[in-house]
Amino acid sequence: MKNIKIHETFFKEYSIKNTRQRSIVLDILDNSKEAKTAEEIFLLAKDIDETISLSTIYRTLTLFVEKKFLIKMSALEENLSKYALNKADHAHYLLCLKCDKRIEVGYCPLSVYEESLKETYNFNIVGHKLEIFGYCQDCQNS
Amino acid sequence: MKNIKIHETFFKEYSIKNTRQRSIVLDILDNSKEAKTAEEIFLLAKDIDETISLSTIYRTLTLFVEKKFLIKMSALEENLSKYALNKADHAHYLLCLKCDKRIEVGYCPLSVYEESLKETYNFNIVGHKLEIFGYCQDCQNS
DNA sequence: GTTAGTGCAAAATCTTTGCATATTT
DNA sequence: AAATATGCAAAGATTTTGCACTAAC
Repeated sequence: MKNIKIHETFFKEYSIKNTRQRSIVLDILDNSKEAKTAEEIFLLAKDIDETISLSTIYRTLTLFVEKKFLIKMSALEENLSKYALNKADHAHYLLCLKCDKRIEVGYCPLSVYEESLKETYNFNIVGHKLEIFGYCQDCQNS
Repeated sequence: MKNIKIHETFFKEYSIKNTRQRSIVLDILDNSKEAKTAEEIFLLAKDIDETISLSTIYRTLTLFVEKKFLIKMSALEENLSKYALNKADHAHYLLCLKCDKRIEVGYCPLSVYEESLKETYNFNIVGHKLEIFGYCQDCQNS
């Protein structure tokens, strides 16, 4: 069993127990450039701790998604879910057309979409810009 | 068995055989405001033709996705795929940073994402703008 | 008439759950 | 010590496939 970084403070912030398995999964996600499937995460986790089980991976991923720091998305072509950390440096905004309020949305749903665009169009994607407009809660009521 | 609209010309355009089952599925999708799961489409299809099978639904959806006029996406919270027609009025572009070429991308991956934003932020979404930049095939080679 | 599509049932794949044991607080 | 998480194996759900039959071109 390899040593892994302990994410004690991080887990405390989200009021979840700090277990070895959760640290392993968080570590893997944190070191992933691309979104990963549960199976991929499981295989990487086994390199660190041979005894980890797939159900723990699923339970951990579900927990992280509930806590909203992990994003679950679909791999467009296959019937698989992929997971990626909701990194702070990748925010989008909801823009209210009435009061001009900006609401930050933590996560970005485009990673997997970009992968598929790369393949389909042979386009080397550097970045994207996403703006979503509509009416905020307050302005809907007035 | 109800009468359904026949999409002969449409299917001819995409070089696929015009079958009753495919017309039913296309009709259902065309009349759907929201993306639908295979199961939902199956149940609606059974109202029109009691004998239609779930495997035909899956095979038809897979075909339509291959032909690129149907978009497959994930229902973020559940482990399900949803399908929605790639309507012409909803294109995005890949913008080349070197030669300023614009490449139209037919489909839009944001429908399901928007649904989830509506719920999370109680934000009434009217529209969005998505721009993707990078380098086109030609400019990568030079 | 030939080629391709369909329905059914069975298989494959992905995900969740029950329960006894182990770990965390 | 109490509460929660884990591993295993079994179950559940969704999707795919083989094959005989049927429909489309």
